[in-house]
Amino acid sequence: MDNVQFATATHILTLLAVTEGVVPSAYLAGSININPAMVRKALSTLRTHGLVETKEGKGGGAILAKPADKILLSDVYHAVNSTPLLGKANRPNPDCLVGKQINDHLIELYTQADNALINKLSTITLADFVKKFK
Amino acid sequence: MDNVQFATATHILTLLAVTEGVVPSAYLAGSININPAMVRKALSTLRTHGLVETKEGKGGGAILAKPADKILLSDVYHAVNSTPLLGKANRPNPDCLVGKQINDHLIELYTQADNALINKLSTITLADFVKKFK
DNA sequence: CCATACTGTAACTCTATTTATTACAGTACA
DNA sequence: TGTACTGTAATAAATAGAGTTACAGTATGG
Repeated sequence: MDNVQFATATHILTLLAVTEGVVPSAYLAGSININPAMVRKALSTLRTHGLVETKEGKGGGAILAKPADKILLSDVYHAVNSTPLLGKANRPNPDCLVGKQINDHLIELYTQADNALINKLSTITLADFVKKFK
Repeated sequence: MDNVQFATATHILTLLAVTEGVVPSAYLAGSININPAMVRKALSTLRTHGLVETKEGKGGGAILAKPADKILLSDVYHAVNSTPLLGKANRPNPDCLVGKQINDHLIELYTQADNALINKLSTITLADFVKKFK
């Protein structure tokens, strides 16, 4: 992953946490300074992971699916990210003793490293994050 | 970051750890299955971080700058990576209360998450990693 | 002192990924 | 029924990363 989706998702959730009622994508897009269609793509991901609910039609928009203190930042991470951050590998030479084994060992390592990061994110709730805004 | 540099660097260091003497970039490139010029770019980075030494001219190549049990995987990470993995952000609207503050809060969060990952990597030496190869 | 075998690095191209944009059908409300 | 939304597909633009080529510079050995 080398994308802005975690930032976008966190921004959306923060706005939803501090705003009453249902919020349209155009409003969220204005704060994040991106296109409303991008916001709706992000909301689609967050919805499938149970973090927001959306409502179609006039007066529609998004709202948190549960209280901000029940949403962990690791939930946000999992919503936008399915592979370890340190996840890229080469296609090494299978005729080399090291080359033929290294990807298995790297995957194991990447998983350990990713879990350390996820564990840290799981100690912070959206509510904790939102508290920083004054 | 979304690149293969950590994998390349770790592969190079593993090969150097299991090989006697100075190893030319063409040999390393053969195991990793990449271009020798890419290997030399990677070696250049590792050299400036004190992890390898290189020798020019005929019979030249690379060698570990210190024993494998003195090289931490976090050293490798630092060599190839200067910004947090979760590091990307938008350019939010400065006229919005959330938008104008969020990047500062995200940077703080990214740093914490990155440190958790680095701490994990700092518990593993190159020697530990190399032991997995049979 | 010259042929050889390397490194170091710049310039460039190619490719993959991510982001942005546009468009429009579908839906809900008043 | 008009209006204000969502959902999503298609596509374009931008960016970053990887790969390639080229060649000057350097060390070694005969």
